[in-house]
Amino acid sequence: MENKPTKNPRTALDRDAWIKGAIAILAEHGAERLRVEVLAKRLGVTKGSFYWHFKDRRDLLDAVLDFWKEGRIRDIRKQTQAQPGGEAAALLHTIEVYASARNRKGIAIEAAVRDWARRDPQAVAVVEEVDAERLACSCRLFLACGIEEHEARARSLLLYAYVFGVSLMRCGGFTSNIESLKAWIAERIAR
Amino acid sequence: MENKPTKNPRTALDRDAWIKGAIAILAEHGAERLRVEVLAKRLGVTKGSFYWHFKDRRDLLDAVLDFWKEGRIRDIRKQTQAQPGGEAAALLHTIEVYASARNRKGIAIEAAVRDWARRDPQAVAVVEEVDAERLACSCRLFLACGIEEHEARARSLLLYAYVFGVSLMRCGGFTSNIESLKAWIAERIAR
DNA sequence: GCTTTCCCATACGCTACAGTATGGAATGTG
DNA sequence: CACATTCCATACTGTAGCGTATGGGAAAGC
Repeated sequence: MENKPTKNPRTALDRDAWIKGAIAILAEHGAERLRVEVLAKRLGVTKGSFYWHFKDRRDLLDAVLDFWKEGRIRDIRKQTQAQPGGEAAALLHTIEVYASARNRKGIAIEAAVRDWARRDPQAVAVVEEVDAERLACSCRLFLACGIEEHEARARSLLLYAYVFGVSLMRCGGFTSNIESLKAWIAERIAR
Repeated sequence: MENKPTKNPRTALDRDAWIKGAIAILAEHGAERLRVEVLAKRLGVTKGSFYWHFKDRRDLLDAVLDFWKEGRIRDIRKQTQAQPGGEAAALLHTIEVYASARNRKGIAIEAAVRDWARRDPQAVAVVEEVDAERLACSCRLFLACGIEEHEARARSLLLYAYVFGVSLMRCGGFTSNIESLKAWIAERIAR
């Protein structure tokens, strides 16, 4: 009966370990199927442990949302920082990073949180904060490129909407080389 | 105890009524929380009825997917049909229709199915078929406008990805008049 | 009128989970 | 060493939901 899914048989779990495990399940199965007993089993403990670290399931969900929000805001600020004169390149870089098929887990989490936000007010608030920050960051780059306010806002919205749209699509059979299409699109959005 | 959620106290339900009720729940709560007992209660019957019309829950889910697929393919063909010379207008019309905030339920269903497809192979297949048809329809319009093959494909992808992206976003606080931004974007994509 | 078929209700067993209550082992602290 | 604190296991209650078994009423066919 010495069944231990985790590597270290006896390391005290902290709140962070639970949150990270929760995000893994979130990415795989969505918020709806993020259950404390399942998570506990994956971490190699029972839910007796869970209810020591968290008040209830909702407490975990809120912690997950907060963790995700902080990470996303940190990331978009890092990705969009540019030297003076390098703003156009930074824009293409941002599109590249966010629209690429790599970082599959990040996209899965993003999609799960966004679907989650269709029913949960807390998730809505978090998604709105992240969206606002991302739009502001990319808008700042467009403005630095000399594009006037209204167009900069429109391009930001287009950039952001496009990036999330492709991440949700199943366009496998559409074309042989999708990368050249994405390159064309990135140019269309950024220039 | 004469509690009847439905209007007609005794009309025999057929498979279609169950499917439409299921889609309503799908739009509100997602595929994960589409449960036969809940659906039965909403239709004013018990699950004894359900298991007469359907083999099991999976049978209903497959029927829902098929129903949705047929409707979406019919819709995109209708929206993208154009008189010779009217293809550019048809493109703007398509963007208008699919990116608008109206038809909230349609967007909710779309989002639910797309999230569903992240875990269910059957849903993946259906989404891929619908995506392929939509891309083909809009691509046809771009080609009719005299745009060459590669660019037409790229614009189709951009159009489609953008339209779904905005439907997922929470950009309430981003700008005062989002409609003028969307108009600019539509021009950018179509022309 | 009797039987068959259609459509649904009732009742049951079973699994998955949320949350609580309580005990217990390990570790630090006086 | 005595004791408190930390972290987790076990056991329990209660609910939601799937699928099945079975019966029953209404309408249609004969």
